[in-house]
Amino acid sequence: MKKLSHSMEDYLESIYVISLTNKVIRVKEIAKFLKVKTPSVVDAVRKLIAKDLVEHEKYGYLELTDNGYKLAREVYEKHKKIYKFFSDILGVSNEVSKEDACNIEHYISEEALDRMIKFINFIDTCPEGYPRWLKNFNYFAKYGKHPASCVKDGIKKK
Amino acid sequence: MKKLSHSMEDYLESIYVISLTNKVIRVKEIAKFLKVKTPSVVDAVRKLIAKDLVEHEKYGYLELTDNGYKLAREVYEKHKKIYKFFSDILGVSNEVSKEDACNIEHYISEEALDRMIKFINFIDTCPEGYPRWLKNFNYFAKYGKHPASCVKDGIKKK
DNA sequence: GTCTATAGTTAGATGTATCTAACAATTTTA
DNA sequence: TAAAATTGTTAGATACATCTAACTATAGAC
Repeated sequence: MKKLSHSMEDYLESIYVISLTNKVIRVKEIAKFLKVKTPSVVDAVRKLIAKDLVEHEKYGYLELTDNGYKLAREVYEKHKKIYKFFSDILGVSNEVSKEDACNIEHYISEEALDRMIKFINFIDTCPEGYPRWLKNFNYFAKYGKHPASCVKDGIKKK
Repeated sequence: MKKLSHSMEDYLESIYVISLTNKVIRVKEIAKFLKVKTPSVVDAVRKLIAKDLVEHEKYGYLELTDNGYKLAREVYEKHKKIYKFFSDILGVSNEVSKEDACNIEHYISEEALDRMIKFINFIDTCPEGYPRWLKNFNYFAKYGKHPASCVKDGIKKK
């Protein structure tokens, strides 16, 4: 199947995300979520239906097809990983991490995403717990210099 | 002044980048650089001229105005930082880092970019040189597990 | 100096994403 | 159950970015 446009990815993803908290999904909800007007949603939904990713009873509720669900989840997983990387590793605020993830999810390569995921896993499975170097980075980001302990510990090998 | 579209940012940036290696800049060069046809470039240049970012002698060479130069450099600096982060920190291949930087430069927030820059500086000014943990990450990314030394060194404090 | 190749331009079409305004269906409510 | 409120739909407009095809200007070769 032909690849979805970034905009269509957004619509599809939003349906999935809304379904996590709402029993039913309406055009209005999508419009609100994406901050667009309802005719834009209607257009988009028509295209998603044509690709067999969404079902829609006229004037009624929307549902993802199996394909749609699968694709939407993929996009959303990407979103969550980027969010986590920005927020937990880089220390970007939650609000901005979310915005950036929303945008970047459509553009980032598989390779870079894979490295971000590995980075997250690297941290999460670190034998020493929350790694000291990451604490040091936060210190560095805040004060513009390495903490005193960093030098000592880092060089200690010799 | 109204913000440039992503596309216009690309055109502007490409003029700057081309100027780094070419004495003069022609429509044809921009088209080649951005992989578009010349009429697209002509359209774009017209818009950049309207914003006083570019000058163009009919059928002749292009030049950035002072404003255009300043803006183009900003975009390109962003590009370089993202490239460096992806390449040097995440270990993404040069080719893909470049592509991703090209796309992401238009979307990333100031905040996230700032944290990436700080991260790069954190590494570059690390008192122990290339940090051990980053070596460890590369090991982890390659073999899917932390190196044996990581545990020992990490926990050593107790 | 004319011819020819190259480069730049214009005009017009296509595709995508959005909007407003008008209209239609459905649901709520009195 | 009829009126009112809400929601969804359609039609038509705008903006942006791109393209092809046809045309024009400039520069270099002869």
